[in-house]
Amino acid sequence: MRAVTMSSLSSSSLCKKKSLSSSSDCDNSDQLRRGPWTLEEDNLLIHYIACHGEGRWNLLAKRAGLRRTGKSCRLRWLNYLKPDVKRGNLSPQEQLLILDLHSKWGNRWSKIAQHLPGRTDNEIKNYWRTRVQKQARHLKVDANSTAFQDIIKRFWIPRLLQKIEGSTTSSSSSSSSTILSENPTVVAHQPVNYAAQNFQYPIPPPPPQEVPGNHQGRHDHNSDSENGSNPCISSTESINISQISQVSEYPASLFHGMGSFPKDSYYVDNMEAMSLASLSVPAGVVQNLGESNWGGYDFGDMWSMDELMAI
DNA sequence: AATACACCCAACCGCACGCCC
DNA sequence: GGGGCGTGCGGTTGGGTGTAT
Repeated sequence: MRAVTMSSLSSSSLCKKKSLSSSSDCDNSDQLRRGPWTLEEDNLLIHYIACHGEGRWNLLAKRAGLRRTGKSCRLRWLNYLKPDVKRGNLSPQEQLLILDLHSKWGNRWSKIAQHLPGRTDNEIKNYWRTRVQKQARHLKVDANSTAFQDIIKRFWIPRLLQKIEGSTTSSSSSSSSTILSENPTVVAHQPVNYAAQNFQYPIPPPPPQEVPGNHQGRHDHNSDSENGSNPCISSTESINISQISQVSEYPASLFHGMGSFPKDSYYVDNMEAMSLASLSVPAGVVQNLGESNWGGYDFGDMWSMDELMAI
């Protein structure tokens, strides 16, 4: 748990953050504490909330004996300590939902987070900034531009769909029945004709090499194993499917991460439709993306998105 | 092995809004 | 109306850590 790591920090390090602009913060023990939370503080907060509940954060901070602002307590609780906070990498389903909802609502992180149970607005915001915006920087486009939106829709989302499909086909036979029976929110769905829904994200060619389950270069100290979840399927298990189908244009069954997948019905194999001339992408990016075929684009770069996205 | 660089994300900030007195 | 308080949101920062040189 990261809190343990943080709590191992020396108290002096707690004073190093820029936010500790007032040097007296550390000189006067009566002043409010800032910086990383210690294990003791976490325990105080958890115990107090367990006994008295949330709310009235300033009062809570005082009564719990925490020398923290109410704001800080609230943030710590909501983003880290709350029992239903989900940790670990975002699943492809969750990433897909984020991309989709962000295209609808923009930087309304809390609103987006409402549709990803267990995920906080902070986490989603961080995901967007570190993964999505990074990819935009690589392509030298503005992450909020229509050009990048196009790239997301035509490259990134299909890649996610492919990942989801991969996980569903590999897990459907063995685990779907288990998951379905275990999760009341995952109900039986009628097969959906995705083509009829004008679902036309093309699936790009497969990456040159794939190392299943090891796309992340760095060690994830919030690994899924830590909370006992399967990185492929469980992160969205608790998502209310009907809710998702209301907010997302994607078929609800995608968010099961399992179940039978009408592979060819949603996949429109239409490379002509991918004519880059139809993209509202700047010339420089178009050059990157290639003019005549998928290979024209540096898919080495694009597939490195797997690492960026940790899918 | 040492150093530099890049990345991630917890925690901060300022601001806005709603409610109550 | 307006001041105070609590809460929520989006943007930003910087320490810790992984990776490259």
